[in-house]
Amino acid sequence: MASSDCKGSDRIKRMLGKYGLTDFQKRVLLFVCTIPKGKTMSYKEVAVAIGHPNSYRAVGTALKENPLPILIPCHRVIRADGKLGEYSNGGTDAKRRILKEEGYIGKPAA
DNA sequence: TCTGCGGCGTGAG
DNA sequence: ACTCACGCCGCAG
Repeated sequence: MASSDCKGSDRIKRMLGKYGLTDFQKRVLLFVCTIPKGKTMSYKEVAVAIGHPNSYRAVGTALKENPLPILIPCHRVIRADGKLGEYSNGGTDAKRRILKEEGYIGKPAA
């Protein structure tokens, strides 16, 4: 079951609606919430997945405004270059550390 | 190979 | 109502 990663994405939906977020935000956060452990996706990939292939920039902004950093693994979202990018919940070092813990080996820092 | 710029969506000034 | 900045990406020079 895919819900193993995010114990009840439906619950997330409810919370997002309560936070008064926009559809764009909800789609991004919800999609990121469904990313399996040990896997990473680029902002571009997420943008395309939600139907906004050119709004990768807005995707980053959406994750930045992430109201549920615990339920939503925004750290699994990295740049298209393979770099980690920024992380408002601890910094790039924390992001890389978490990914490493999940089994993802970040590319050699450039 | 590296640098600079435009563009998407949202929040704040 | 308008402008600017941001956890980015792709392209042109």
